[in-house]
Amino acid sequence: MHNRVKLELEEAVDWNSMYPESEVYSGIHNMHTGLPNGSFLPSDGSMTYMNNGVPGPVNSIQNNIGSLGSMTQSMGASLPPTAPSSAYPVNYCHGESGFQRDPRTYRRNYSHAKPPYSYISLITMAIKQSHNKMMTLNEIYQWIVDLFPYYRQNQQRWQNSIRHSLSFNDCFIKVPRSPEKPGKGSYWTLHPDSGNMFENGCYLRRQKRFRCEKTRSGDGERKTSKTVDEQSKRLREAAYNELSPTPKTGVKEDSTVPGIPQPTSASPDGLSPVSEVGSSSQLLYPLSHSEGYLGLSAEDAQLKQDTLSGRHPFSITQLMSVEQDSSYSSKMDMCLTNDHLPQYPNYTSDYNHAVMKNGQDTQSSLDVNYYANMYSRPILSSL
DNA sequence: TCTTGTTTACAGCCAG
DNA sequence: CTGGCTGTAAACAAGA
Repeated sequence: MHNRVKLELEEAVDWNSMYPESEVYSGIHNMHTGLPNGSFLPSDGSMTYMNNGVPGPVNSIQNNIGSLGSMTQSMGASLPPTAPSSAYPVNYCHGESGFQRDPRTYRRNYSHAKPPYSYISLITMAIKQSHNKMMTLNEIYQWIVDLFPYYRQNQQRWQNSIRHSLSFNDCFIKVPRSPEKPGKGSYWTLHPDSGNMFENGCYLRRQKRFRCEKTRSGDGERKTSKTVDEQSKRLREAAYNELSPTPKTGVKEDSTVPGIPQPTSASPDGLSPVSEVGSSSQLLYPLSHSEGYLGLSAEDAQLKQDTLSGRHPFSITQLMSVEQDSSYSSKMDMCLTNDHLPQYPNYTSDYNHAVMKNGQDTQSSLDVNYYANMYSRPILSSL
């Protein structure tokens, strides 16, 4: 997967026919949905990703997160009316979902197109959105499956790739389970210094591969357990120590590990200022393609301005910064426990399900306090 | 037995 | 053209 949209559709797509000029992204927000006009969201709630190069789930992330508050303002959009909670979760994409499509607006369902994200991107997104900024392999699987129907098929194939990516890439760190939380598989988190992998806003392909120096040997590529450098070793030990009240033998309890930035924030809650998050533009599509995305005319200067400034609604900066809002989880909790749960029949996706499910799973499977802030600060601040 | 994790190999694509 | 990144397949080991 590279700086292009890799579409794996069953049939060729005439993109031109899919996007009337009137729907070409203008950078002007749709005031009803809070999404850009160009998001081409069908009004029937069918899956939308690929229509604009941005996965529907991410649109829904946008919606979902935006509905939580802080996104709203930046989007300059009103929120859809609250729908009854029975609308959740909505299987946004499957033909068998029972959705009654409006023939006037129905164009095509891209639910099973391959998302334009590399596995590394998916893993990164999954981990970043997780409550504790780390996930087990299975949770990553589940997050992906919940979000992208495409991955409900050929699971052996892509899951192997996921495992390969986790092991192969330095940006992912395996964190052993604590003795108090036995189970299968370790947790995976992001290397504290890996935050700029998707700098310049491309979640399709990293600008530069994150590499942990000294980790490489031989062909200079492989991350091998035999050649794990001291830093990585310490990283893991430190992570373990943060996870476990009983430090690993031989590891100093208060070890200040090189490579693991220590909290420096003077914030009352100990969290780093979120503002750092927005320091770089993180888009979900490549601006490097001057001709636009998917053949669309994306030369709109305003769009670029917005995206580069982090104001673009699809900007990862936006998406992540809101998630990282310290109030986010509490808002999510609120959403889970009252009728204010944002339900948008037209836009609800499995993301809602995924996030909440994940949140619930995470909260149930992890001691939130126990794992609190594990790596989150350095990761977030480096985004 | 199944899942998880590591490693090797190779092919395709893209940027420089 | 070359090197880097990514996706895929496969073999293998270890652990639950």
